[in-house]
Amino acid sequence: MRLFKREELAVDPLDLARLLLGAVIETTEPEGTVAARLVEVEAYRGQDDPASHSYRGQTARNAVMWGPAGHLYVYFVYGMHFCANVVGGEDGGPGAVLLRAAEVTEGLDLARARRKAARRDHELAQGPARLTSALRIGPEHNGADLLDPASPVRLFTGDDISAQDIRTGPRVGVAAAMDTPWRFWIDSPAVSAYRRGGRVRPGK
DNA sequence: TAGTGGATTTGCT
DNA sequence: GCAAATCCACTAA
Repeated sequence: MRLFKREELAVDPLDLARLLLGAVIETTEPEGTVAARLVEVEAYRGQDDPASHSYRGQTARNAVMWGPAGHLYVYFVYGMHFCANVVGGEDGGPGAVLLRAAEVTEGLDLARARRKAARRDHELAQGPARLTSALRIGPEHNGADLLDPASPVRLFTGDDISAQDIRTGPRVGVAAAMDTPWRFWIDSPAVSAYRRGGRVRPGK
C-alpha cells in the first residue's frame, strides 16, 4: 500500500472515480487511526455537470475544487452533516469525486465509538455523512493534502479492481443528474442504498 | 419494520 | 425564501 501520486489523480473525475474504488483513506487523530476501503463513489465535474457544486462557478465554499488534485474538499449539508470529496481534474479546473461509502478496515473500535447508531460494522461508513463521521473528517480538513505523509488525512492505493467488478448507476439524491450514471461502486455490504434524486419527501 | 419530521448552512432566485 | 450530493430518532402497526 502506498500513497497516490499527484499526477495519478489529476485526471477526469470519471476516471478518478474508478481509480478510487478499493483505495484506502486513513485519518489520524490523537486518539488513534481509522482506515477504510472505499466501495462507493460519485463523480462530479464542472460547468458541463449541472449537479456539481462547481457548475455555477467558484464560491467560497467550493474553492478547493478548483485547486490541485489530491486535496480534500469537505462541505456541510442539510445543516448537520459533512461530505468528503477527493479533488481531481487539472489545476485551474473544477472536478471532484464524492466518497459515498467505505468498509472500515482499521481502528474499528474507534469507528464504533464515533458511530453509536451503527448496529453492524458495515454500517459504520455506509453513506457519505457516515463516512466522514466514522473517520472524523470535519471542516478543519477542508483543503488538506491527501498525498502528504504528515497530513491528518491520507489516501492510499488499494486492491486492483477489475473493470467488470465495477457497477455504475445514477447518482444518489441528485435531482439534476438522473441521466448521468456517474455513481460507481463495487460489491460490498457497505454500499449505501440508492435513493432517487429530486425532493425525496415532497411537501412540508 | 415502515414511514416521517427535524436539524440548520450555503448560495441561487 | 427555498432547495439541497443526509442521517437518525421517534412513532405506529
